[in-house]
Amino acid sequence: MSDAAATTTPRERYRQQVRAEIKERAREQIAAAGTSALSLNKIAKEMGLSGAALYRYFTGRDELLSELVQDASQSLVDTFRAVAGRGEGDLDGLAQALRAWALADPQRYFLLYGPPVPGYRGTAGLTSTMSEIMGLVLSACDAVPREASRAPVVLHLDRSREDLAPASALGVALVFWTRLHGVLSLELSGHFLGMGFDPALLYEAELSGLSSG
Amino acid sequence: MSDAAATTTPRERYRQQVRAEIKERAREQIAAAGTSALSLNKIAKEMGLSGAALYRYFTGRDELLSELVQDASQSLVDTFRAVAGRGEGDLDGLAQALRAWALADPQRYFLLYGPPVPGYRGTAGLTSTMSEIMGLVLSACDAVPREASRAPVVLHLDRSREDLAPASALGVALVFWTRLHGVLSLELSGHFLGMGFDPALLYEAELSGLSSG
DNA sequence: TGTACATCAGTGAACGCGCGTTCACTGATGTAC
DNA sequence: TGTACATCAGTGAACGCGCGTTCACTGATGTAC
Repeated sequence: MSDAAATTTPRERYRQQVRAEIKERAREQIAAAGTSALSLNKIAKEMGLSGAALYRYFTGRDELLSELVQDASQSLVDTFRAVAGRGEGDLDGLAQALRAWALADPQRYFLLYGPPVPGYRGTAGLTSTMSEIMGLVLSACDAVPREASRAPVVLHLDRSREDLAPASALGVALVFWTRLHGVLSLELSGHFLGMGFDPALLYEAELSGLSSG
Repeated sequence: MSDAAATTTPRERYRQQVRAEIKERAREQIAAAGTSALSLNKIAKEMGLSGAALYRYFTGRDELLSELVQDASQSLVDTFRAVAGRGEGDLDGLAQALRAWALADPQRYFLLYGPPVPGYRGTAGLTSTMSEIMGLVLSACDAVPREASRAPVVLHLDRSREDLAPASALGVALVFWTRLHGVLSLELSGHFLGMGFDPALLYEAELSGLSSG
């Protein structure tokens, strides 16, 4: 029962607990039937509360959804950081972590990398957390032997972007992203079902093709 | 005004026209705000009809949605066939056609290759049209020089599937599919916005890497 | 330790809305003689 | 060509439901003296 922060009043602690449970139920609903299945009233009913009670914790459905998106990206960045902290922050390590993270909750993955969420406006220009994720991938790309990689460095990135990272690393990062997303998103959507092969092997193959050939 | 079939009674013609208009409006709604925005009552209102009138044409929302999905896959297979008929049915030709088709109506693309549609049950085991699309890609893959291609043939496909196509061609087809989908779906979802590069170039690069690199 | 007050979680009813779907019915269009 | 009947598109009202959200209120918990 080791307390987190001594400054935290019990009421505040309770408040955070309830907020957390609401988000947890919301995650479950989305995981089960997609973003459009997220219903404040259903969450309230599950928790034995009236629907109105939730407005003590969130200004509305939009804020709840926003937080879920933010939590998702935070979760991924935490995962990546943990991997990097273990000294496995190369492309292979990140890729394996990404796949495990995605499989653990497919809808959470689509929250970040899927088609735009119906009513939701994505803070326009997207969060710093998202670019931090990209940053971790980018630094892993630096380690990749440039010429050995067959990733198209050809990309003609805008000059304005060239200060952010060497164009070659950016190219590798993009290909890392798109190829893995290609396999992962189709797998998560169930489009490989009944095709008689193991998506993990395809994922591996794409991954090894990135740095070696 | 050249009539299609002489056997068609005027009433039947009218019926087909209205059915077509309903589907057209449905497509517009989905294109504008995603599958969950599809509303029979809104369509009826747009057409100056009562909501109940639509049940003369479709048994319900599900049937309408099913037809839209089927139409989408038919549209893609038609596009691919047209390309093949022009003698451009190689991987490059198909890829360009696919991208154009997807950009013309992103939601239609996601209807086929996106995350599963909320309420919709996909005829389980999916349509012959979908596998016909795969078939066209597969035959294009036969033309790819096997050893020159760096696509992972390694895939260890189930033995049971090896009668359908040579394992090498199947491997190439899979990689064709997943890589292009990776770029395309992220582009269509707007995840490249503000990143300062042209998705078309990335698409091209991935494509050329398929058969040559 | 006890009392007076403020804070705040949660209630329950209501609002307005839109949804898919049904049903009995009207009225126009087509068909048979 | 004209009349009798069947077909079928479309209406309008209703059903039941669930949604997000607001509002005035109750009752328990915390704080100040």
